[in-house]
Amino acid sequence: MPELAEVETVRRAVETGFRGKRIVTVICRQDPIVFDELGPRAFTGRLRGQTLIGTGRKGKFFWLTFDGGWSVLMHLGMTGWIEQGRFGQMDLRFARMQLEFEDETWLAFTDPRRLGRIRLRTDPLGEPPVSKLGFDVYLDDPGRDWFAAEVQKRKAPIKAILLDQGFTAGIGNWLADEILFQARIDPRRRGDTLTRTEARAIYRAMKRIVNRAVKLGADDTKFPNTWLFHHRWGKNAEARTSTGDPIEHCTVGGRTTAWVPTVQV
DNA sequence: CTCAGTGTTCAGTG
DNA sequence: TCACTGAACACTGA
Repeated sequence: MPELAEVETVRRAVETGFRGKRIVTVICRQDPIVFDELGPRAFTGRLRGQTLIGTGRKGKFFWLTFDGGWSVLMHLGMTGWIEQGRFGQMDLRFARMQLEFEDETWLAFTDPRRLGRIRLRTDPLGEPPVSKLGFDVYLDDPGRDWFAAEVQKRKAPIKAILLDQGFTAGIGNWLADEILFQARIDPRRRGDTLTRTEARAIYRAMKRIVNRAVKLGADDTKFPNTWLFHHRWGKNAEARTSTGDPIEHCTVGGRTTAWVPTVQV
């Protein structure tokens, strides 16, 4: 479930597990979609022998920076993930790229559905696509009043606004639903119908939920039982929250949306 | 066999 | 030009 908190957790795992290590082998699947027009060969040539000196993230993008000046920029799409292990123990079925390090450990980008992307950049934060992202609520604090004013300028449903990566980078489908549930706002409400108080409540819920999810290492089994998260999946008509309120499903902003009519107005 | 799905992009519309 | 919507992309697993 790679949204902001999951991606941050993956980035940290790579940072602690691989920083300072040198790549000995780069293995890339021939795949012009996951890679770009440069193709996998560009990666192999530029990364072999390089040492990982740092990592970064904004929204759902994260990157690994090497001492030769190149960064590998990744987006996990819907089903992408990072796996790590030691030589001799790997299931390669969905691996698109594997980096093998001199201490006989490896790191792999896996993605069954191929909606993930891997790119090479020299300045990942300053170049598209990352430069086009809006604020990241874990890294930036533009302020609740600025947030409220921006929301009130827009006519789209508030859920679609939260999913707009050019506005709130890193918010995905489950986070958007959780934020609106906890802020008690109907996901279909247009931005320009929200009061300043309501918009501020959304901002507060967004910060609280993202901070908590990151602190828990995005381990959803540790999310509080009061969160909608645990009860929202499967679109079944019997679904209820921890307080017994019925959960409805509809489509907002082109995405399946779970919400609670007795709580959200 | 059919279809939903935690992602982004882009063509089309008003 | 801007804001917004919905289809396309691609594939697995229920």
